[in-house]
Amino acid sequence: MKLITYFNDIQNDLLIWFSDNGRLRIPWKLKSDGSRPETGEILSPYGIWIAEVMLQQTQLKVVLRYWYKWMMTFPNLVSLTEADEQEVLLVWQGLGYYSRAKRLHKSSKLLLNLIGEVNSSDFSFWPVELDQWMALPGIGRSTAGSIISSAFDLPLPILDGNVKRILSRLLASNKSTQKNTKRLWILSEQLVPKDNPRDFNQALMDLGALVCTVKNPKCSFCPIRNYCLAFLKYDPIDFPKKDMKKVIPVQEIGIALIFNNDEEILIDQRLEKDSMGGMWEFPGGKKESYECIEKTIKREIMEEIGIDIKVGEKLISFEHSYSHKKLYFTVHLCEFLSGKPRPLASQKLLWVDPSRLLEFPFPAANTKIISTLFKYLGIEKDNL
DNA sequence: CATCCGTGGGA
DNA sequence: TTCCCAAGGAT
Repeated sequence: MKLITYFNDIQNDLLIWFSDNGRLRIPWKLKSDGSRPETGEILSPYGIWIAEVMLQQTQLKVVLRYWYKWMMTFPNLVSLTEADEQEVLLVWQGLGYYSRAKRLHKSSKLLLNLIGEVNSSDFSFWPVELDQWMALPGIGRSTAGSIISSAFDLPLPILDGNVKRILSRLLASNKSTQKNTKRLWILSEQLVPKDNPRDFNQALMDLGALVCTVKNPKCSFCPIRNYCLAFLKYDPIDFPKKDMKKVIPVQEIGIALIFNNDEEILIDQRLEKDSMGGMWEFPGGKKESYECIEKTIKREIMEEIGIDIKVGEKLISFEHSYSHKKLYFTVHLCEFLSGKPRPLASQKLLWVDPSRLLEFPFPAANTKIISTLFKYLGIEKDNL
């Protein structure tokens, strides 16, 4: 079967399916009055840019609430360039992959330089070239294509997880080689129509999210199943090839909530070069097999902060999984005894009143601790 | 080319 | 409960 002769049919069938079944109410794909844009009409590149970066490896449902919060805090490009990185991280807190937020912030200044402050509120002054967007940190070809096709309705291909899965199944191709990826890019490029690329790309992604799913694909509802080699001759489940799952290490972590005589608590800011760099945390570290967790906490605080503490009662223990490791946290309330705190393994240390903790960006494992601490101290906060 | 980077939804 | 993994990009 020659797929090449069916491009028009695939485009038409997918667009018809989209108008009946697609996700049509995505806020950044609507005009400011909430209505759907006409073909070729320009939408806010700012809102779309933010959304597309948030959507990297992150589900639409999760992104929605973060996007609203972001747009309330940084409603336009200029407001983002004027923000402090800590404010940006605070809005991003809980969304994960924090380098995305830092790169957005850096990119905002590059974009403003390119567009100019006076012109930045006029969408027609924003870049429309693939290379201009890909030059920004954190923007690859797929995100760039998504931004340009969404904002300007220009025919650029995308190749995110959804499209990769759909096209792999169309071709019944399950090789995860560079050459094969190149092939999928070419197919995506051949498929995207000149006249309605915004809806077409969205239709592809919606098909991937709603019908052509990783598990239990609903092929009987698929508008293009008759062009799909995997459906016709094989089992769609087998495409694309899945990565082998790897064993992830498990570690025990001891955490100290250190209070001084003013009832302030000690927090540290992670090194910029480390993961989650710039985020704040409660100090602590990995347990050695020969020691109990109280000894771990006392030792780590001496090593990383240079002070002696008294390890008191346990506040909470819980587990927290990252994609590459699984951690068991044990958190103890501690008292500052002696020494001068120094940031030996962090970029900054700070004594803060517990009621001010929410002013700092913390990764998710630490917000669990804050939430428990607030209950323990009787502090009411509903925005955790 | 393989690995790293976070989190929460959902099966 | 446990596990997979999502609108990827940088190194």
